[in-house]
Amino acid sequence: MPHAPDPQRPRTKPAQVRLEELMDAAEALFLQRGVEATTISDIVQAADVAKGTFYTYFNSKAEILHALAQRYTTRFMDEVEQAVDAQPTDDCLARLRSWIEANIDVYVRTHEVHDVVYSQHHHLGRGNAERNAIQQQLLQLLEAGIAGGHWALPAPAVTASLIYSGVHGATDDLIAAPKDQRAAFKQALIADCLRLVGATY
Amino acid sequence: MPHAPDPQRPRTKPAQVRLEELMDAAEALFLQRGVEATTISDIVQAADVAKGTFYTYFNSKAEILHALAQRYTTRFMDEVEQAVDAQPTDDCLARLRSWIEANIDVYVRTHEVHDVVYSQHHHLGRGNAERNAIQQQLLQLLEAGIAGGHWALPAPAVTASLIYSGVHGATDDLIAAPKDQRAAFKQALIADCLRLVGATY
Amino acid sequence: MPHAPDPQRPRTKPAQVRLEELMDAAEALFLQRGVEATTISDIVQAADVAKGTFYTYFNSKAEILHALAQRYTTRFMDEVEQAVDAQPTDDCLARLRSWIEANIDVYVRTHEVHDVVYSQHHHLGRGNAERNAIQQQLLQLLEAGIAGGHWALPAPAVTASLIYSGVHGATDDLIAAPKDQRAAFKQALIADCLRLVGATY
Amino acid sequence: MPHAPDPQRPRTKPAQVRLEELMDAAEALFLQRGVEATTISDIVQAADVAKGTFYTYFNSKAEILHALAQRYTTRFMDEVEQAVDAQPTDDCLARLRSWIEANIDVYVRTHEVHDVVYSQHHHLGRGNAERNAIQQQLLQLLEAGIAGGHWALPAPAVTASLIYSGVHGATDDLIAAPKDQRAAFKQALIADCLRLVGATY
DNA sequence: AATGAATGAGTTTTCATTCAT
DNA sequence: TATGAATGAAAACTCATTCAT
Repeated sequence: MPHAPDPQRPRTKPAQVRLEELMDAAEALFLQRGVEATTISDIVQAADVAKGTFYTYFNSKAEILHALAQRYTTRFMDEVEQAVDAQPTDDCLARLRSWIEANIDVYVRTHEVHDVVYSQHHHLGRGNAERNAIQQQLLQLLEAGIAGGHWALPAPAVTASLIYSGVHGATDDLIAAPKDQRAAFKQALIADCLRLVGATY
Repeated sequence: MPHAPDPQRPRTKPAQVRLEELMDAAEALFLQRGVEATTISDIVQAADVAKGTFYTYFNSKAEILHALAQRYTTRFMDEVEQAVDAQPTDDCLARLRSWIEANIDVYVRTHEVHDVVYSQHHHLGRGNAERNAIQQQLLQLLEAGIAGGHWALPAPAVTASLIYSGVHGATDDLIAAPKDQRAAFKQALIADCLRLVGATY
Repeated sequence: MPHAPDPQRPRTKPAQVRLEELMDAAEALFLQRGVEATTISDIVQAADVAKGTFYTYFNSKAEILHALAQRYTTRFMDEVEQAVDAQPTDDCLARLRSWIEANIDVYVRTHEVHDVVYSQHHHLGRGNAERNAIQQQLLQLLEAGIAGGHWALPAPAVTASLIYSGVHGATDDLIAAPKDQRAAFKQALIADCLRLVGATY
Repeated sequence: MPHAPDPQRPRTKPAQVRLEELMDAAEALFLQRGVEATTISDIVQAADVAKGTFYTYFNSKAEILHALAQRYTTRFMDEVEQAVDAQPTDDCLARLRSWIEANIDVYVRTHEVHDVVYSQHHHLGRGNAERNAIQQQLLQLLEAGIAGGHWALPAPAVTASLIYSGVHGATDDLIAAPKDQRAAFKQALIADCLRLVGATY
């Protein structure tokens, strides 16, 4: 039978705060040493709570990982959306370019976290919510361009899929490239995408 | 509880056969229940050998997974290469088209295995051998077309990266699409890629 | 994940009511899923009180189980006593028969609860209070019959023990018997007991 | 990942021996400190094997307990059967008396083990195999006596149930009785049972 | 080359109990 | 009285790996 806990200060915090602290601690550890290698014990120690407290908020490591994935995607989309919305509503080309550029930039900056939080997805991308949501953003931009007569696309959904996957995959290569070649790589990537869309510029 | 040993002896087989049997058993189990959830015990049971025998052929689960990945990529590349080589050496466009089409087809047919054997790559694509090798095939096709004057590309390596990732990612969407729309999806995908290259056809 | 607290206040109830609600909730859960498998959390949730409230009324799970056992036995004995007292004070045979019959009937009706509340007694019967008290009831009936010259018994305490255990054990078999044979089983059981006592009837 | 085990002697033993050693160790500990209080760690330590070895033979504490219960019953029945078979085949009364006496004696000697191995049965006796098998022994003796004209019983199965439960329950009281009264208690118990059967002696 | 009983460190998970509010 | 977030000791169970046969 459990014994008396230590007579420390009141350790209660608002649930939202505790949740964030646990998630931050977990993300940092997953990043440092990998998901597999990180134990619940590591997480609670880093978050300075008791073992059981973890289970008040999450039922397993998989669950906190899922929460991190959702958080990652939400933040990712918000950033991209902001970049797009910084462009004039009617400048379809600029908006598309911003979407591509933001995808590259944010992904370059956050890819480690991305890898971690999506490492456990057995079906690497197929049908996951992140992908769908961001691809949807892109599809709307493509369709706006078509509606506005800026370009024509026989199958915009296919093109959106191609660009989304292509940009992210190519960005993986960009990240692996020598530092001094990255800017050129990025510009070439953007140019290829715009050429694909047939945007006149 | 341990069971009575059956007196089935001798159980020796050629090393190559045993190796294949172990790999086949492992691949099937990884496919069914996932890599994580599959234990060495499961594998040896399915392959009908003793625990220790596994370690005669592989040093760890990671090692057999790596062997499976290599086998997958070799088979994948062979198939694509065959499709490309079925086209005339000088018909760059037909060869490129064949490369794209074979990538889609083979990937559709084998994507489950692909997911499994590459599920453990924390850096989902960055720098892995499969990707590099297949992308290299494509890059050579693109460069052949440039050399032959069939198209011009400012940064062929970037375009190869974009097409490779784009095709595979879009194929994930193709797989998720309703059956009756797949043919159209595939044609649109090929057309987009060729347009990107600026191939006149 | 913790939920928002509902602003339902005040939740105070008379102590006796809370106590009963907790005991009823616990008994129902113990019955459904077993004592071991039922947690304090389950109980307080079913009783719609907070964790801490449980400890205002009981010091442990063992304590509430003990309270349930006492409640069970009190109710059991009261019912048997009522049945016996419905017979004329001087009709020893009728009183004995009523005791046996009531023991069977009440036990058939309540055996699930009996199993639950006495499941933790490592010494299944030896020396527990329930048994002693009910056996004492029987012993008094047997001795009254001896005193009244209705039957003779060389060792009434042994006979009381034999009848008590025999009736309860045999009733377990009665419960397991097909429904349509239960009435006959019960009559045969009563007849055997009366024959054992040597009651002329 | 697990590390190299210590380079101790070969610790392999015939499965049957290991099984018995584990069961003996478990039974001793269950007896000493109770089932609940005994951990798998305790058992393997007492049996001088590694944690994992336990799980080679049993899947849980419940499973070893079940094995112990079976072993107990087998041994119990064997002893009773031997005692009965020591009597002439045609002396029904002596055989019945031997059955009763052996039940009392063996139970007195082994009741602690009995309590332990059957402590977890939620339905204390109803339908469990031990009870059924031993009761069946008794029923056959009763029916042999009827067939041989030694006694008459309106419902032998009910009487068998009553005697079985009665003897075991009363023996619990016998055990609780002062030492110097046990012999008399036992004789009275046997006499009561024989009287119940109507055996002339 | 093949066997399979044995290993044991390591991880997850549970849940009775407390106490500041 | 009542609350419920936090506690943390304790236990079950896993499974990759070894090695004498």
